[in-house]
Amino acid sequence: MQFKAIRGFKDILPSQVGTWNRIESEGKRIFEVFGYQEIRIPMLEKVELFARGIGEDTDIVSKEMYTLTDRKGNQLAMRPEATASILRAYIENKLYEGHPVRKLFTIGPMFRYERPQKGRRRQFHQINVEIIGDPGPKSDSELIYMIMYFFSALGLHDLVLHINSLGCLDCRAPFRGALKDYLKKYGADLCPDCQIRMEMNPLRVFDCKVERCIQVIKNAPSMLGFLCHDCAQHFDALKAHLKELDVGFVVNSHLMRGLDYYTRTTFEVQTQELGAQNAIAGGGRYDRLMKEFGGPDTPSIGFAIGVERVVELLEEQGDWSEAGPDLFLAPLGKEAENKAFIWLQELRKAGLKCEMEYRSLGLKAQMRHADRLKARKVLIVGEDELVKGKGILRDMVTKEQVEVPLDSVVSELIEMKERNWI
RNA sequence: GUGGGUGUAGCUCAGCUGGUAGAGCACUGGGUUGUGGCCCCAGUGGUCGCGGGUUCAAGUCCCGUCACUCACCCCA
Repeated sequence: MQFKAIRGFKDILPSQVGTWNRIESEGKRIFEVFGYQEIRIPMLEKVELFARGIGEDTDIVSKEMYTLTDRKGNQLAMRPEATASILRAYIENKLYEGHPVRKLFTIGPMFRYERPQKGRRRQFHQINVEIIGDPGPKSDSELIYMIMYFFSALGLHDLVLHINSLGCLDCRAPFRGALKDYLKKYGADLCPDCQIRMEMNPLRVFDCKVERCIQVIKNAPSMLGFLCHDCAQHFDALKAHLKELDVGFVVNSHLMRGLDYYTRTTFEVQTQELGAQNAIAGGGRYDRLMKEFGGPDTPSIGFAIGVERVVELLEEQGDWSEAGPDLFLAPLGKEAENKAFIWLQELRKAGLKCEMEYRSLGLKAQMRHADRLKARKVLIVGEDELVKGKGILRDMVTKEQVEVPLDSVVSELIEMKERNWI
């Protein structure tokens, strides 16, 4: 019986962890500079929280949540996203007290029961960033500016920022009606999925991939034409700010969001290099959600970055190798092996990154290992050296070899490290 | 949930119309009695995803099943 990870759950292997750490630490650094504080939220919440937040009718809630019943009979769910929990924590802990505006971020795994494919796992990781308490549009611009800066700091290129406005309740309802009327005229031309969408959630027809539907939707009414005065002003100001900040973007009136809670500004950062899952980050404004959750009426905006997708992009767009050990110990013979083993641990304790092969190998094999590990120096200690009381320290790049007295070898090497000779 | 592709060594893959399981990389040893990368030689390593069927004979053909993968759906 061989155990395997369950479908859609992946190990993050040592060769990838460097990339993960770089993304996380760079993110934390930048977010803190911009005034965001980290918050850590639970992996499990009551099902009801997500049902209310994301929307009962969304696929995420209706068929993609990992749910369970605890011993008291509570219906719980592994979080499929982070925003609902962050708002819950914000309200529960009264984070609004004394802070009219809160800027928060969190990093962690999310869970959705979907069929896995490129860029899509059942357990995946998001970096979530939220500005709670400011109506924008400066906050909208700041958030977008920061995310684009973050991606460029990571060295990503060829990204396209799409922005759109979904309006508020006042302007979306008339738009919905107009869109529905328009779609009805072409009802028979639409794909079967869209015929259903037309009734349930007509906005979804916008991101259908069937050619017939794309043609129909080309001349459909645009949300942007239905924005009320305030929403239009908000969107115009956002575009103006982005231009002033020199952030490139395309207005994409077809950009919709899957979660029900979005209002006004929405955006997505897309790439062409990841197949069908082309969004590496997406987000938008959710001005009504806080009130929906029973908190103070607080406008907010946030986004989520798909970490796996960023990792994949970084791996495709360039690789770099990690630094090797400072020192490789190459003993020959039992006595030298035992001494080297002690030195190895003492040197490590002193902060030298060093390695040794515990199998008794020939010098040639040990040198090969040192080379593969990209060790800077190798300490060779065989029977001759034990007799002389002096080991050989070889520089793997210059091939220079010097003698090191063995009775004080550890302190000698530490000193060399301090003088940056190793 | 639906559809396509793929499962052979640690990794990447070859294996034609059925006939004794292969290569490169990696690993170990040797060529150099104790000095890495390049080269040469040798060696270790496989229930050919799993189960059944056809056949004298199945990695190869048939059926089933599982897994991976890509796409739809959905979404970061």
